[in-house]
Amino acid sequence: MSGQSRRMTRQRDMILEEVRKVRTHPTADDVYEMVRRRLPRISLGTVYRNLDRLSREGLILKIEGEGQRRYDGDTGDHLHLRCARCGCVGDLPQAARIPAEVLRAARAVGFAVTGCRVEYLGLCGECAKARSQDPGARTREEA
Amino acid sequence: MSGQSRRMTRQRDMILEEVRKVRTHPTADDVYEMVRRRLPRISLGTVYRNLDRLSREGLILKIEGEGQRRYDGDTGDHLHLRCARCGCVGDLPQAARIPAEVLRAARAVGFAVTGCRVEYLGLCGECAKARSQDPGARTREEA
DNA sequence: CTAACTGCAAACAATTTGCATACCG
DNA sequence: CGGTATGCAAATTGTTTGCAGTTAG
Repeated sequence: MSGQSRRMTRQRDMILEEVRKVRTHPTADDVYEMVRRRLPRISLGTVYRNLDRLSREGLILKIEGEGQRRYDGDTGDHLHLRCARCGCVGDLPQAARIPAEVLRAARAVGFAVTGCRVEYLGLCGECAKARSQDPGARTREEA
Repeated sequence: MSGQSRRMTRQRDMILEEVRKVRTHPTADDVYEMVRRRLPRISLGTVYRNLDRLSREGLILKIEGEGQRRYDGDTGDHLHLRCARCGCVGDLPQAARIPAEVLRAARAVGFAVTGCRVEYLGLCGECAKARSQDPGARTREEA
C-alpha cells in the first residue's frame, strides 16, 4: 500500500505540482495543457502515465464517472458534486462514511467492502442560471 | 421526467427485455450478444442508441465508473458493489439516501443536488478467494 | 553505467455518428 | 405516406502501448 517512488523526474514533479495547484479536477488533457506551458516538450502519454502512477501511489485522486476521467490533487476526505449539464466537478468538505448497515449487508452477500465512491449529481451554479434562461437546453443525461 | 416513447420497435423491446432478465449489469457488448441470439441482424449501434434512450426514459439504469459502462434493468432503489479485481458489479438492497447535511452544504456552494451515485468498492466473493490463493495478483486499481 | 522514464506515434477500445434503407403508425 | 429507427461502416474520443533515445541516481 506504500508508494514506491523509484525515481523523481521533472515531469512527474511538475504534474503533481500543477494538479495540486488547482481545485478544478482537471482531465488528463487539462493537465497536459497546464504542464506544457512550463515543459513544452512533454507528451500526453507521459501525463497519462504519471497521473496514473501518482494516483496509484495515493498522491492524487482519480475520479471516474461520466465521460472523461478527472484527477484531484486534494486527497483529503471530501465528496464530489458533478454537474449534469457541463460535467464539471466541485468539492464538498464532507467525509464519505460507509454506513455500518452497508458493511453488514455487503458481508452477507460475500463482498468485502474496502471503500466507496460517492458523487452527488445536480447542477452547478452557472448551469442552473443558464438553464433558467434557456429551459430548452439539455443536460448531459438527457442529451 | 416522463419518457416520451415515440415508436416501439422490436429491437428496443427486446433490448429492454434482455436487460431486465439478468441481474449481471451487462455492458453494451453483453447486451448485444444477448439480443443477437434472437435478433441476429441487430447492430451494436442500435444497442447503444436504445440503451441510452431507455436509460434517459428511466426504464433502466446507466452505471458509469471504472472502464466500460454498464446497464441495470432494476431501477429500484439499491446500491452497487464494484469488485476492484474483476470489475463486476453486484447489488445491495439498500436505499441511497442523500444526507440532509450534504444537501445543505451543497446549496451553500450554489449547487443544486438532484441525485447521487454511490458505489462501494471491494472484492467480490470469487476474487477474494482467488486473491488468497494468489496474493501476488493485482487489483485493477493497482494494475 | 543502466534501469527507469520520456517523447512520439501508432494501436486500441468504447462509443458515436452519417447515411441510405426499412418499418411503424 | 412521412417520419423515425435501423444496419452498416466509418469517424471520434479517450487512453494505452512499443520502441528508441534520454536521464536520474
